[in-house]
Amino acid sequence: MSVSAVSPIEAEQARALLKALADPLRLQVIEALAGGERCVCDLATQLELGQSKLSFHLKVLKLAGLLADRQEGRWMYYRIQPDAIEALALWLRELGANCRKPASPCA
Amino acid sequence: MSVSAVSPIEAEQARALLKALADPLRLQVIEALAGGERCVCDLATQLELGQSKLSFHLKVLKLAGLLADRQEGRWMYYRIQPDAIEALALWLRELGANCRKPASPCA
DNA sequence: CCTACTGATCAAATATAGTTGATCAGTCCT
DNA sequence: AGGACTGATCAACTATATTTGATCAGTAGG
Repeated sequence: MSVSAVSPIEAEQARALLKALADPLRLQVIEALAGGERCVCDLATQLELGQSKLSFHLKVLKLAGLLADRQEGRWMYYRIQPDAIEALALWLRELGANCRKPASPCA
Repeated sequence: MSVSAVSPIEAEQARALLKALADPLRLQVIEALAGGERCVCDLATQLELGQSKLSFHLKVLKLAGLLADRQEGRWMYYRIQPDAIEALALWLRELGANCRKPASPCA
């Protein structure tokens, strides 16, 4: 079985993902979801967050493409989109790959 | 030869790196430095940035541990610290690794 | 149909981050 | 020493993001 191919992303897309992840609450949400899908009320309880606050941050993460959701009756379940995170990790690796070239002296 | 071992980081450290990278100007700086070390005046010219603005963002990146600097006469050279980026990429990969577990129904 | 419940949305208030122009410290050259 | 140059720092201003509390829409059950 081959390694799953994640499509490469642009700097702008990478920045959007970075920005979405760079908030403490959102990172907590992501960490909570790293163990698997969860419903909103479950997240709210675990993270001790107000409802509208959580909803706001879930929206930001979803818009960035980091989360997917699914409705079941009255409940909303959120899960990580692993491809987005994979793609970002890949993009970062490439950044670090070629940076060891010394500067040409400035003047 | 073995793959170089980068020491693992905590969520809080990851968040600091994400936050530092999540700004458009700073990401431009990082991209410019991804090709190798550069002096500040060089960066300012290429990115068409005011001096104090660039200096501010370089400081943020340096404080986060993403850049190292070196003085040579009047000039200041900055370079990426590839380990920081590696460590972040690694941390992200782990986030995405275990997230496919379905939710236990909420109620 | 009415009520309880989950979660999204909105506007106002607050908090945080970035920009700007000025000033300062260090280096180099004459 | 004096002047020109690079880049850091500071305070005031501006812009952006987050929080809060209220309201709204959809679903389920009596």
